[in-house]
Amino acid sequence: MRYWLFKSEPNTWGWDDQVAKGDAGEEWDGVRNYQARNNMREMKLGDRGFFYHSMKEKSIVGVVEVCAEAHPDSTTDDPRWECVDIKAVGRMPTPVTLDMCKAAPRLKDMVLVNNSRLSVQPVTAAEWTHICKLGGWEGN
DNA sequence: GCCAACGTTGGC
DNA sequence: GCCAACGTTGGC
Repeated sequence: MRYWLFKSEPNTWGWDDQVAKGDAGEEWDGVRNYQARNNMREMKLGDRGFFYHSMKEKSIVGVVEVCAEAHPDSTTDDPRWECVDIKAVGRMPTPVTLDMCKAAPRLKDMVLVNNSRLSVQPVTAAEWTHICKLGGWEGN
């Protein structure tokens, strides 16, 4: 299984919106960036991801799971853009802030720390485990 | 709210 | 195919 990070501005699409969709999940649409799209094409059913709130909060607030692999983005007719569906798995007991990631030596190479503008990012297994520890996430 | 950084667009 | 200009993002 691989790990990812989905970034969103809470005013536009926040964790509560994601949770409200339940197990049906929701398209991660609106991505208009090739790198982010390529990452989504790599995703497989059951892959896990962090849900990150940008702007004011700047923290990882929950864990999501890929529930549909890449398909055309329904919000555009442009065939270049694809997206996956994700569903909420659970809220981070303790949100992991960007500052915490920057302060952790093991996370200094995270895409989130070095290329904060990429909206869909890969996360390594080591980073995943460490962030789960910081956030008090007991699941898998 | 500002501004730096990045990605994309379009003229040449 | 290069590169300047523009728009957007997101940390500060």
